[in-house]
Amino acid sequence: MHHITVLIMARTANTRKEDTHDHILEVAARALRREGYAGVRVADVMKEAGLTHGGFYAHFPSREALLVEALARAGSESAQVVARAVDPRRRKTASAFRSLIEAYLPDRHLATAETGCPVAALGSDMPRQSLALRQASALRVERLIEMVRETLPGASRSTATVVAGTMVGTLQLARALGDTAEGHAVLAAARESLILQYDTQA
Amino acid sequence: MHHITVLIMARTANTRKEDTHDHILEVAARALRREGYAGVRVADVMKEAGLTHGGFYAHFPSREALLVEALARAGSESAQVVARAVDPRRRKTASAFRSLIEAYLPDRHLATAETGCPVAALGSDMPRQSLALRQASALRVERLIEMVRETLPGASRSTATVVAGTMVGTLQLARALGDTAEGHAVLAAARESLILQYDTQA
DNA sequence: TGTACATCAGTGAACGCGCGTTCACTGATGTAC
DNA sequence: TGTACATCAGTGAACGCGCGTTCACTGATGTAC
Repeated sequence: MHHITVLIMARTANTRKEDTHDHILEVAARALRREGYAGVRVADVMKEAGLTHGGFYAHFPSREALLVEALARAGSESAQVVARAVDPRRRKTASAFRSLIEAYLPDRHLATAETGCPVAALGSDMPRQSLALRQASALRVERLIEMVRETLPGASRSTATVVAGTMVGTLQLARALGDTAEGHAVLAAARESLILQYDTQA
Repeated sequence: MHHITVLIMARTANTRKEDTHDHILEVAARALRREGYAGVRVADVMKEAGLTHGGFYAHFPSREALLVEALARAGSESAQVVARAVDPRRRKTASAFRSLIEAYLPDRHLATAETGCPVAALGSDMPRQSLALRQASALRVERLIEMVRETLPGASRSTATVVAGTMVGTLQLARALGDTAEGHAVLAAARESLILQYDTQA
């Protein structure tokens, strides 16, 4: 009993700093997708987290380390959102694949990448980053491909790869065209084409 | 006769500076695809062009103006390379679409984006740039879609858009996985899948 | 054709600003007795 | 329970470096006569 109490105390004692760390990471994971690798500034992230920049180095050894953690966080956040949409209890009659496509390519993600997939938000810049970031990036790409494959029963890895590429590429083209009729048309075309071609239930 | 000579003289007189301008642009168009928007440094570009950085502002009003021109240059260069591959005199028995895909997604472009398509090299960063750069970016996307459409007789704009998105996205995924078996597998899968699905001659 | 001058393209030092990083300090929270 | 001390999380000023931009200048090319 006494033992258990001590453990709980220890966890509670750590929590304050861990909460702050987590909050900084959360802010950075959004900033990373919104502003890109080059757009993430230590002082800005800390300010957005309600702190002053000096305290940053009590939480992360360097800006680079923040980026690595933020990318992982962004990836798992996005994966979680999509996983929820794909969950059978949530999607009801819609197929898993259709739910995936609609969760990944919603019109809402045209104007902002902040809460979407980091591979789509950062893809073209991934090869230019440090080794640690490239490794973390490759992991995000792998996970995206796996996630697509899980919604395509019997599909080869090749197929899942091409579908993932289409999702990432069309989202980028749409965003490059802006929040206009043209951009929305690209998104709609991508959703329709993917579902028509790959959704076994369609 | 005298008149003609004067005109030629005038053209020749301009040529030296114009040549330098053009050379800087050429270097910048490659640097832009290799290093990304944020990676293009005025001093580096000038050095690579064999000049000192101070002279830059005799050729361009600002770094931003260079980027706008360099993006246009990169786009037309890449379009020209692809157009050549698609030319009936060159491709012989291969279909236009197959030639396009093979020119756009060669294994050689996995390790370097320097001479490839700027949309693939910069796509995810396009929405984060200045208005002038976003406009220039949107133009590159439009041109890419048009170019794809020209090789797909009877295809809708929607179809061309999705194919362009797949080309851009798969190239980025491959590059993010690096110059490895995995990266090459992604490229090969994309080529095969696109040709199988869209090449009427296949 | 040759000489004096004007223009032009490029040089390189210097400036200013933004940003990552460091560090001495402060106020708040937790601990010992 | 209350008091004295230690630790911990965060503050904010300062440093140094990289990079875009400016500017007085130089050497080369072209022009006038």
